[in-house]
Amino acid sequence: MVRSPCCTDANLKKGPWTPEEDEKLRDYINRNGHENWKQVSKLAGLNRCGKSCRLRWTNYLRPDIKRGPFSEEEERDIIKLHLVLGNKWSRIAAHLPGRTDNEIKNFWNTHIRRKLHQTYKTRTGLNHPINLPQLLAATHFGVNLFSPWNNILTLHADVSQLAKLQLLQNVIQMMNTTTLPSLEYFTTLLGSQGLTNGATNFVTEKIYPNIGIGTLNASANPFQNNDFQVIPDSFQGMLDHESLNSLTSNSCHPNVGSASVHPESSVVKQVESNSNDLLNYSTSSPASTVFESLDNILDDENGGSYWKDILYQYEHVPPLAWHSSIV
DNA sequence: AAGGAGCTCAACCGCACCGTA
DNA sequence: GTACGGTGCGGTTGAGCTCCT
Repeated sequence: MVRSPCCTDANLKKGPWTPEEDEKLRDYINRNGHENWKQVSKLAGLNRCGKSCRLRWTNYLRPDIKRGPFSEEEERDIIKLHLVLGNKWSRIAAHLPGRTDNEIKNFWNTHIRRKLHQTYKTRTGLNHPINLPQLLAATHFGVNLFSPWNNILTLHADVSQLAKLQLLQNVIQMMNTTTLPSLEYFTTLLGSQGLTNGATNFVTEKIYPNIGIGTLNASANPFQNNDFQVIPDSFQGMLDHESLNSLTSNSCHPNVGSASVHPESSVVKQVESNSNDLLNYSTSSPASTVFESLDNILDDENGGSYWKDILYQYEHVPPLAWHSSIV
């Protein structure tokens, strides 16, 4: 279905809001609320589209917005939440009272991302682009989840912790997304990681048929964001032995090959259930609760065995060696 | 002091989802 | 079942600001 754009009227004003417009909008909403943004715009006497009014209110005029720089505690919370939720800014914002999704997104892109890259560069001397999980491994996960900027010299100390979080995040992302990556995208990406001969066949015959059953029934695309180009790792637990062997035999990726769990197995169901639990926590709880639940999941007897199977290879591959084989 | 480069962040765009007629 | 409007969300843009040479 093709949707018409919401604001087609060329006469509607765009661009920065004036103090007078702010006052009109604030007054109207304080008196009447905002059930219908189109009506708000009209009845408040604003020559703006409803969408613009909603954005101005939620990101700027709302009385409970906390302005000013982010505290160190907020920064740590954002980093931790981003590891679990990915670029789900509105859900991250739900854990930070007074902060908007837009504000957090900007803060991440301007401050945190650059800080991570700078730290990585200082440690490794490398200056080329790197994907985020590797960046985190090289900068703060080698240390302590709750002190990201301290003691960065202990680089390899907690790689398994990173791997756990990364894998969990991939599962969550798969379950949250509904857009299937294009075949071309998939093939190119696999090719870039060493899958040259037979990459297309592998994708069409093995991966696509596996999307749509078991854990991946929502369709999977954790890979649109270039930060998360770890396809084999993300899928290995979801593939049967035959598919996994096919991937292993065609790939130079060192982390592929030791773990194999059928998508319909009880272990995968357990992981699915655990991930749903985490999602539920994520939508309504403070950051501390989210991370407490994450710890519980990773320590869980049943789900834990799944992670242990898959984590074995992470724990035996130093992050920088892994990095150099992909980039 | 000037001006170019880099950075910030408010605002926009386009897509997806959901409820309703 | 389908079309459509409203809303929410993530990604992107660009004006204005700051810093650097």
